[in-house]
Formats: sequence, C-alpha cells, structure tokens
Amino acid sequence: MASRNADTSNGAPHLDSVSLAIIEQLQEDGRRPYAAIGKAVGLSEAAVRQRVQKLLDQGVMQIVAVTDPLTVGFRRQAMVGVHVEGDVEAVAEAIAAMDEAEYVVMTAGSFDLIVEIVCEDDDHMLEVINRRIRAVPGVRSTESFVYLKLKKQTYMWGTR
Amino acid sequence: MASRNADTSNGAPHLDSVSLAIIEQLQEDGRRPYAAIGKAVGLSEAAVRQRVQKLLDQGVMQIVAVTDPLTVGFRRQAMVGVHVEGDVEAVAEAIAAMDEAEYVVMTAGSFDLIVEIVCEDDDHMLEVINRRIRAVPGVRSTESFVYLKLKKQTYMWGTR
DNA sequence: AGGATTTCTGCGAAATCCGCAGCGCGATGG
DNA sequence: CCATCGCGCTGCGGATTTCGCAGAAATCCT
Repeated sequence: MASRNADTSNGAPHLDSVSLAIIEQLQEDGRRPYAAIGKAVGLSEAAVRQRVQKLLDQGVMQIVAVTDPLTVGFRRQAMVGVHVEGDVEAVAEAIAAMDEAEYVVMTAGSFDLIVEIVCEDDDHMLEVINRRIRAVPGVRSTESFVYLKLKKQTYMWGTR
Repeated sequence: MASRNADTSNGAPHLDSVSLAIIEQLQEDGRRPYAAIGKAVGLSEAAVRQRVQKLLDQGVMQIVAVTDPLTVGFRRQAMVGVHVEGDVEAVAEAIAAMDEAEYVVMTAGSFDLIVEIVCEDDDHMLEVINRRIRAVPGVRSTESFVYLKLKKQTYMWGTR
C-alpha cells in the first residue's frame, strides 16, 4: 500500500477523451461494471479495466465512498483559511500531513491556503487549529468557518 | 434514477458500528467486494450487500470516482465565501441548484455560506460568480479564492 | 405473547472480474 | 527500408463476485 493519497504533484498525465468518458461513467457510479463502461465509451471490457487501473495508479482519480462526516459521528468540521509568510508549499505539506486535514488547497486570494478539517468534538478542533496548524512555521494567522450543515456534495462535473 | 444527489436533509439515520465499519472499508476502496467487506466486519456477503444498498439509497454515502478537476480539463476552480442577509437556507438552496457548484456548506463564521465551484475558464468563472451567485436574492457580497494547486484530498476519516 | 417488520443467512444462476497470450501500430534506430 | 521495441487493445477461459430469492432469526410494537 505504497501511495494511498493522490499524486498531487500535477503531472498533467494527458487524458484523452476516452479516459475522460470513463471517468464520467465512474463519477455517476463508482461500481459500474467495466463491460457497461466499455459499451458506453466504445472499448472492450479489458481495455476499460486497464485504463481504470492506470488512472488509479497514476492518482488521477480515486474510487471511494464519500459521506457527510457530520452525519457519520464526527461532531465538528470546519474550513480554515490560512495566512502564510514564506514558503506556502512547505506549510501546505506540513498541514496535509495531519490526519484531521481532509482537503488542502493553495489559493490566490486573501488566504494563501484553505484547509478542511474533521474533528471528533470541540476540544479536538481547538487543539488542531490552535496547537497544530498555528504551530506550523510560516503560519501567520488563521480564520475558521465551522460547518453547520452540508447542503450539496457532488462529483459529477463531467455530466453536464 | 430518482434521487441522484445526497439526502442533505440531515435525517441522522442512526448508523451502528457495523455500518460504520462497512463505510470505512469502502472509503479505502470503493470497489472492494462484498465478501471481503463481510469478512472484515463479520457479516455475510448478502447482508453487506443489503446494507450498502440501503446506505446508498438513504444518501448516507455515495460511491464515486473523485478527481482533481484542474488535472482533468477544467481550468478554473475556486472557493467562494458568501455573506447572506435573510434566509440563508434559501440562498444555499438556490446556489446548490447550479451545476457549477460542487460543494455548498452553511457555516458559522464571517461567511454564512461556503461554495466550491468548477469552471471551464476565466470567463465562465466570472459569469458564475458575478452574474449568477451575486444575483441570488439575499446575497450581500462574496469573496473568492481561486485554486492554484490541490495538495491533499482524502476521504478516509475512518481509518485513523 | 402474538404478529408484523426488518435483518441476516445460505444457496444456485448469471454476470463480472482477472490474467494472459496474441495482434496491430507508431516510434526508434540500425 | 525494415527489424525491433513499447504500448494499448482484443478475445478468451477460469475464478470470483454479484444478484435474487426463500427461509430462519432477531427486533419492534401493541
């Protein structure tokens, strides 16, 4: 189980329209059979299987179950905006290494970094934000947005 | 294909530890066979299958392919913080109805709403933010954070 | 306790997954 | 020019998984 996380080192692995179509199929249903996908994109079952495996290995996509953490036992979730001085990438790396960080993005705007965190409870969240994120060298300040309710969560950008 | 989107109407469908364990398995690999999951959680193959189907039907989880849109052809992606006056839920509903909105959350903090959008290019993004989101009744102002680079994207909160 | 409902189990049949050998094709280089 | 190599696709069986169903077991409600 070497590389669990996505290959976030944007290698832009050149995706042709067929692979795009395969991804679209799997965005609708991650368990759709290879044969059905093949029929939809005009490829044999084995070819689809090989392409999917490669896309997974390359980290271009992952096939997973996604949930709303708030409905599955986690009490507190938040988006945290981070102001950084110095090497943003290094700070991003450090925060991404934390288990509680689900989502880490470098952005252009008043925040240098946006981080989504999942916590057990208020104490845990306080600990993560104040003791861990703010302790990372280069973090100047943070601003938190605690989640009240998830209204939408989709992955079907391809199907429109 | 009645309800494609998650049941975001927090019905808190009471999940026992076995369903939690099943979700964990599928967070690691959305295509893991039911028999393997059953062995891991102590249930028969058929029982796992029934539970998974129910979790999907209830909208508690979805099994899908997730990608980094920036590596799959979409040029621009952003997080948009929204200040709302009046009925926040209604505004959230309206924005969630837009195809470009991938993720909509009501939050406590300086923003009432946080929205993640995926766009084809700069023009498209400008159109979505200025003409569509800001046109929703109740939206007082917005602040945008354009994505530069996705550093981490995980769904394995359960495996720690 | 009695009955209704839900959940689990244990099949057999059908469909799917998986590995492998072979073929076609473009690029490389002698 | 042609041989070779790399790479992706196809077409197979065999192993595995999925699927539907009927009965047993557990749970809930009155």
